[in-house]
Amino acid sequence: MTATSATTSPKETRRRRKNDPESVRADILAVATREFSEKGLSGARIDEIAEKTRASKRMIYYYFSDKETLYLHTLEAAYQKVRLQEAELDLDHLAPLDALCRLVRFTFCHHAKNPDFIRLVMIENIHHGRFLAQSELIQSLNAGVIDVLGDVYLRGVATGCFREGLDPRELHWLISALSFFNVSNQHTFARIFDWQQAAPENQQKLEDHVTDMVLRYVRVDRVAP
Amino acid sequence: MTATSATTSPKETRRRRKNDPESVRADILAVATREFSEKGLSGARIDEIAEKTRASKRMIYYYFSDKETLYLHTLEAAYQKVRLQEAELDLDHLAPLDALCRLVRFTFCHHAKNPDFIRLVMIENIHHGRFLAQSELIQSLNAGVIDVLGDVYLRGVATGCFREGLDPRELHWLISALSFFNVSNQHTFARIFDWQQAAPENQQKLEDHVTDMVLRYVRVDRVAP
DNA sequence: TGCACAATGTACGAAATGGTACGTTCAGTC
DNA sequence: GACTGAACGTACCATTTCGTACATTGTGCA
Repeated sequence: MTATSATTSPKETRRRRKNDPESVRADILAVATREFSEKGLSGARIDEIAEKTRASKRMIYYYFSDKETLYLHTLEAAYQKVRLQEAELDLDHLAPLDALCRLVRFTFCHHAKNPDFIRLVMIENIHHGRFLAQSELIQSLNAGVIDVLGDVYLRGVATGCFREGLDPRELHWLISALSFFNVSNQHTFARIFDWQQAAPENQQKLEDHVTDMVLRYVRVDRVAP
Repeated sequence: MTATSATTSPKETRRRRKNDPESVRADILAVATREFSEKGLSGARIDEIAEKTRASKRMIYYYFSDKETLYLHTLEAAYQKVRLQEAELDLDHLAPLDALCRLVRFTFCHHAKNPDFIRLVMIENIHHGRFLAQSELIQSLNAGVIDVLGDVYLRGVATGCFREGLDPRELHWLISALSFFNVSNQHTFARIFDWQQAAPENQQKLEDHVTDMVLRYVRVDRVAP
């Protein structure tokens, strides 16, 4: 991602340019991501983003028109990054049960490791998803997610280890809910119930429980004796 | 809650006062709840709250010192309201399985019917729960919630319908997660997956699935044939 | 009835904040 | 090397926004 640091790229070494628009843009976006995810759309300050950038406030408006557009780009970049990581997951060669298990654990861990993304989605929901609605990019990015899960599920039904009649979209909803909540509500939950939810051992426990829960929900009912 | 409407109370009818601090306070708090839950702490405007109140901005500062204190009171009032409704739930006379079922459905529906509360909790999490941490009131309010669930669970284990080894706190976490996510992420989820999640029939489906999921998680494993 | 204090209205101040005008420098092209 | 447009810096403006000073009215009580 930081390819414009003028070290190996022939194009870059030749040019030796002082102006580096790509990197300036990326830098602004990175700072904006931190600021927006930390303080929200209304809480984040353009001046503060400008300060933390190696560019100036002028540059923010030069590349991103206004605050809301910058926020939208931040949101899009975040979704893009997530879906890119998801794409690396290769479930086709795994048995359905293992595949589902892996998908759940991946989602759980991924969310836990990317609180910035989670917070941005929370913030976007506070805004009723009105920016997400403007972005065709995000809509298209997410199209495939359900298909992957749906494929695993259908294979599982075919092999007889998953019960029939479930909707992949609802299944994805369940997995998302548990993984998302783990990050989104960590602060209030931990404080109210005086529980070190973020501690590694508790995170491990939760990951196991979540995986267990999804599997128990999907697996075929075992016949009573 | 709206006891100061000067209709039946003898004290009120006698006095016929023009100054009505209690009701002004309550009015401010009600408006503030709407504004904060809609726009967040930084997004909400004191001037706008003042406009929508039948009192003036001066009164807001008179009763609530500053913006953050007003927000804190809003949060406390919201939690209080919720816990009050929860307290009405009487699970002791129900069989463990029925009790758990009812608890899950209640939580799910309650959250769905109180998006303002959910949004406030989301916002509070964006702020890392730092206001909730200041409030001894909220801490104390939530103490009993786990106990109720824990009681049902233990009864279920005793009767042999629930499996052993589960932590009531983690069980509560699961129920909360699913019920909370249903409201908190409705906008982004519905838009991304082009799903009318808020539609009554889908809400009913989700409620059933969530209940089903929790029960499947808690019930004893049925023996294989 | 008048006093003390709570409750309320009006107007204003100071700082923060989104956004812009205007000028300057850089880099590729003829 | 002059020209052009992209890339960038500085200073500034208009508005918003939290909060307050000050004056006024209502209310219970001696």
